Amino acid sequence: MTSKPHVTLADVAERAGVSVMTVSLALREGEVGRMSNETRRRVRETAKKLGYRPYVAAQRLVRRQTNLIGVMADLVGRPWLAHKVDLAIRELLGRGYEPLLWSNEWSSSGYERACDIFLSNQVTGVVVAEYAGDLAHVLKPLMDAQLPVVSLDAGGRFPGVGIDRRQAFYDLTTHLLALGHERLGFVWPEDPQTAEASSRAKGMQAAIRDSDREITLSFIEAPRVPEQGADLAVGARAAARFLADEDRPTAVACFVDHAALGFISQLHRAGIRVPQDVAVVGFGDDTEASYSYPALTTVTRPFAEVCEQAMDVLLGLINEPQREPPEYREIPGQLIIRESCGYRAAHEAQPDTRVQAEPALVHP
Amino acid sequence: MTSKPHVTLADVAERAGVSVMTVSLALREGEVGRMSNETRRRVRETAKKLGYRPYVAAQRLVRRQTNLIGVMADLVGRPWLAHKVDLAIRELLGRGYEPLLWSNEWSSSGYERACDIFLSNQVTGVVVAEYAGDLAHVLKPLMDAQLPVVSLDAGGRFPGVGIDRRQAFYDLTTHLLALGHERLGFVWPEDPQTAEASSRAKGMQAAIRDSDREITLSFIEAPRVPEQGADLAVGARAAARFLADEDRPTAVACFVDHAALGFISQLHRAGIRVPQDVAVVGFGDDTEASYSYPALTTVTRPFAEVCEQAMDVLLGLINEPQREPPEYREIPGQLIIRESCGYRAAHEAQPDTRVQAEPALVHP
DNA sequence: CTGAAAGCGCTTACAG
DNA sequence: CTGAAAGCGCTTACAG
Repeated sequence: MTSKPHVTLADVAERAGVSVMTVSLALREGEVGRMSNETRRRVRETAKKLGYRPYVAAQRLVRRQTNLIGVMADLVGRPWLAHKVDLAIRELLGRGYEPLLWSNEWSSSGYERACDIFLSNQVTGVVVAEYAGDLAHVLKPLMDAQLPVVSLDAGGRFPGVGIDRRQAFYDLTTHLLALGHERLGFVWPEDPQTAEASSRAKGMQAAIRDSDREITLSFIEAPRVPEQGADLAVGARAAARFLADEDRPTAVACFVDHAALGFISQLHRAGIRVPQDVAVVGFGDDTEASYSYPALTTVTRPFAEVCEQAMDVLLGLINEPQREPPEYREIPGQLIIRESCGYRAAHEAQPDTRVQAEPALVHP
Repeated sequence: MTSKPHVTLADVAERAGVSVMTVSLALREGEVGRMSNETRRRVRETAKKLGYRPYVAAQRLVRRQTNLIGVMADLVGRPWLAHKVDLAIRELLGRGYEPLLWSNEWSSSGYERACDIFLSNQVTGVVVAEYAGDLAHVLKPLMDAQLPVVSLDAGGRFPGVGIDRRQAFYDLTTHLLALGHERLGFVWPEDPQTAEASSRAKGMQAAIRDSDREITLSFIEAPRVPEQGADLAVGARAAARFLADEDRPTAVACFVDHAALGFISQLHRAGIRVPQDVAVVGFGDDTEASYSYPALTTVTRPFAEVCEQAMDVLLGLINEPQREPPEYREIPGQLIIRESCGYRAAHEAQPDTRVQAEPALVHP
C-alpha cells in the first residue's frame, strides 16, 4: 500500500539517531571493536524492531563483486540431477556464495537464456551441471566475459570434476565375468555418440580384454524420446530388441539404473526371470535401485566428493585467475552388489544390502 | 583482470556519441516511435558490438518493483516436486516474472533462510510449493511484509490451487470395490497427521459409505525417515507390517506411487503376487508407475492446470491487492487403470496403457 | 527527438 | 569512534 514498503538503512539511522554509515557498520558481522558496544547494541535493536533487511540489489551494485554463482542444470526427469545440484549448492552456500539456478527446461532458449541471466546478474562464476552436445559453443558468451566456468560431471571441456564411468563399467563387467557370463549386452540410448564410443563401453571392453577370455559384447541401442522417464523408456524399448534376439546375452549392463528398471519390467512381463535367466546391472545407485525387485546391482555416483572438489576448483579459478586451470578429473564410484546379477539368491537379500565381496555363485 | 570488466550504459553512450538516457531508451522494446530510427539503430549496434547487458541489480534498485517471485520447494527426493516447480516457473517466465528459487534442503535453516532471501531480494510475491507442518508460523515474515503468498498444492492456509486427494482416493476405492474387494488397506507414513485424519482416508471412507457394503479398511502406517527415497522406504516398511498381518487386506492403496513400488517389491520378495494375491494402487502417476511390473494403477496429478491456475491467483493478488483473496481450491486427477489392481490380465497390458473403462474382472 | 538532473539503497574511501 | 561525501548503473521525471 505504502509507496515505500520496506525499511531502509536511512530509516534505521533516523530512528536510532545516528548516521547511515554507522548503521551499516553496526550491522556488519566481523567489524567488532571499531565501534562502541552501546551504539552497536542500540542500532541493532532498532534495526530488529523495524524489521530491517539489507536490499541485496543495492549491495551488489556498490560492491565490486557479487557473491552469485550461476548454476546450470536440468532439474526435471532425472532425480539424481536434482540431487547433484542440491549438493553443489550446499557447497556453495557453505563457502559464502549464493546460487543463481537456471534449469534448461525453463525456457525454449535453454542455455542461451541461462548465459543471459548469469551475465545480467554479474555472477562471479558458473557451474555447469549438465552435459550437452555443443556446450563449448553455447557457453561462448561466458567465456568471452572471462567468467570462471566449472564442469560438474558435465564432461571435460572445462576444468572440473566428474564421475568415472569407464571405471564403473569396468568393475561391473569384471563382476559379471567372474560370475561366469560369456555373452554380455550393453544397453545405451540412441545418441549423437554411439554405444561403442562411450566411455562405458570402453570400460566393458577393457575388462573383457583383461579377462583373457572369449567374450561377446553386443550393443543394444534404443531410441530416446525427450519425455518424463526417458531413461525408463529406453530400457523398456531395449528389452523389446533384446527379446527379439535369437542368441541373447546372459548378462546385460544398462547405462543408468532407470534404464535397467525399465528393461527388467519388460523382461518380467515376458516371463523371463532376473537374475535366473538374465543378469542385469545398472549404474548410479538411484534410490529406486535398492527398492526394486530384484534389487539392482549397480555402481554409486560419488556426488558428495564430486561436488566438494568441483567447488574447490571453482573457487580456485575465482581467487587465482592467473594460475593455470587444473585438468578435468574423474572420481570412481563403488560397486554395489545386490540381487539382480545373481550373486545372492534373491530371497536372502535385503533391499538395502550393500555387499562388497568376491562373487560366490557362478552363472552356468 | 580490468577493474571494470563489464560494459555499462555510459560506455555505450560515449561510443555512440549520445547520452546515457538515449541509450537506455533506444534499448527498450516497446518505446518505438519516440526516437529517430537512425539513432536507435546506431545505439543498438554499438551496444551489441560492445556486448552490453543491463545490470539487473541496478535496474531493480531504481524500479519500484522487482519482477522476482520467490519459489519455495524441496527439489530433492521426490521427482514430481521438481516437475511441479518446473511447470510453475515456466508459467512465471511466460508472464514476465523471474523465479528466485529456494529449496529447503539447501540450508539447515530451511524456510527461515528462504524468507530472508526473498525479503532481501524484494520479491513481489511468493509461491509455496511444499507442504510443511507449521507453514503459517514459519512464513510469518512474509505475511508481515504483506507479500502475496500462493500455495501451489501446499495446503489451504493460503490462497492457491492444489490437487484433490480426497477425490483421487474416492475414485481408487470405488474402482477396487467394483472389482469385488471387501478388505482394504491404506498405507500412510507415520506423520504429524494420522492416517485416519488424512483427506485420502476420508475419500476412501466416503467411497465405502457410498457403496452400501460391508467393507473393512485397515490403516498401515510405517515410519518415515528423512532420506533419499523416503517414500519407497515407507512402502517397504509397510509391507513388513502387512505381511505380519493374519487377516490381510486383499487390496491396498498407497499414499503415493513410490510407496506402492516399495510395497510391491517386498511382496515380490516374499513370494506374494500382485495383483493375483493382492491388488495395489498408488497415487501420482509418477513415471516409474508406468514402467514397473506390474504397471501401477494410480491417479494423475494435474500439475499443468494446477500451476497455471495458481499463477493466475498469484498475479491477481499482486495486481489487485485490495480485492478479497480467493479460496484455496482443488483440482481432481484422473484414474489410470493399469495392471497392479488386476483389472486386466498382466500379460495383456502395455506399460503405457491408460484405460478409462468400467472394470471387467472381479476379485477374487 | 534528445539531454541534464535527481535518486534508488547501499558501501567505500576519507575526514574529523 | 562517528559522519559527510561520492558513487555503483540504471530509470524516472522533467526541460529544452
